[in-house]
Amino acid sequence: MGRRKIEMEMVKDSSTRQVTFSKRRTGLFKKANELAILCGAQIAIVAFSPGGKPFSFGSPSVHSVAKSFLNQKKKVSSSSSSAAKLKKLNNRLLELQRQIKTEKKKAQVLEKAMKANNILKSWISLDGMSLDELLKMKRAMEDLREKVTARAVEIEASSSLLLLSKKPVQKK
Amino acid sequence: MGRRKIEMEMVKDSSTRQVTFSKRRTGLFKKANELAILCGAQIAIVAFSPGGKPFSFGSPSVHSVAKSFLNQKKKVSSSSSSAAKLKKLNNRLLELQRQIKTEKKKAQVLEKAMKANNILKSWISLDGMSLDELLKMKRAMEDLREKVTARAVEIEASSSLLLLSKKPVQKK
DNA sequence: AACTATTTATAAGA
DNA sequence: TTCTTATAAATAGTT
Repeated sequence: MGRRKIEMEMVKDSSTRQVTFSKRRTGLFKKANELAILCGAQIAIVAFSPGGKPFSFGSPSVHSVAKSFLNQKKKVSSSSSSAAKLKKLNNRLLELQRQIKTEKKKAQVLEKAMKANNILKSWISLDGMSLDELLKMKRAMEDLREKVTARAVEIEASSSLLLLSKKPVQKK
Repeated sequence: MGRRKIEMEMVKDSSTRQVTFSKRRTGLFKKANELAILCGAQIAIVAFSPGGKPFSFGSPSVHSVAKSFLNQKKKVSSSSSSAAKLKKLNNRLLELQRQIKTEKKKAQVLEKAMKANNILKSWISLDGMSLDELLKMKRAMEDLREKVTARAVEIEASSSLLLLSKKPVQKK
């Protein structure tokens, strides 16, 4: 669908292949999204790039679709009980987070976010992050947590950032 | 892509919706097949029609791709058993609840800081964080990033931004 | 990351 | 459902 028709065979040039994968993956996910919206269908896609990096699309989520699919295939799942518990616990976790959020709203916005330079930098460029990068980030944040715990100033900074995330940008 | 452009919303007429699903599912699977061939990629798709019927595409197979995906997930998850993970998560949640109660009673400034810290902890220190949870976190943080970015101007106004200005904010 | 010349996908219609 | 066709959309090669 471009300047030329291409043969249906593996693109030889590695670099071109990567570009093709990237473009077509985007197109595929877009098509999947449209199908989900237009038809109210549940769709999940998992794809590994030629380099082995995982990409996924899910509507409403890969997990939920996979679950439906597995239920279709076999009625009995040894992990369904565990899965249910996990879901329940996860819901509770989210609920707790909401509680914390609510509590936070009572607090005044602190104006010292700028000191959280490291936090900002790591939070500001999260697009297109791979799982490996997520893991790195997790470790980085664990380190960060220790520092935040140890230092009041940084705690304030993170607090401010978190508040920032909860308050819509205000127009003046 | 036909006689007329259509709105991106659920097709109202049930019959038309079924036809659309059928046509677009064919197209989606074809695209997936091309992507797999052109780029040597592994791809799996599972889709449920509006009527709830399951369709799948896999290259080389849904099963093999799912396996790869779960292996990725395994890397991300802790190596402990499901039961152990559940216990750990549960303990974590109970602990969070206790912390929330405690924090509520503390002085205002300390309270603010500690609650922010709790949120951080809940995000980053769950040993058995699942892939879904990581992805949720990623989304949450992407959202956060947008908001933080949106207030970049305000932040810039502050002298404390000197640190940030040393390195330009990454776009992606 | 953009830009187009082409190829493909597909919405309606039969 | 299947085929046809006018048009919208995707994308291969290019810059």
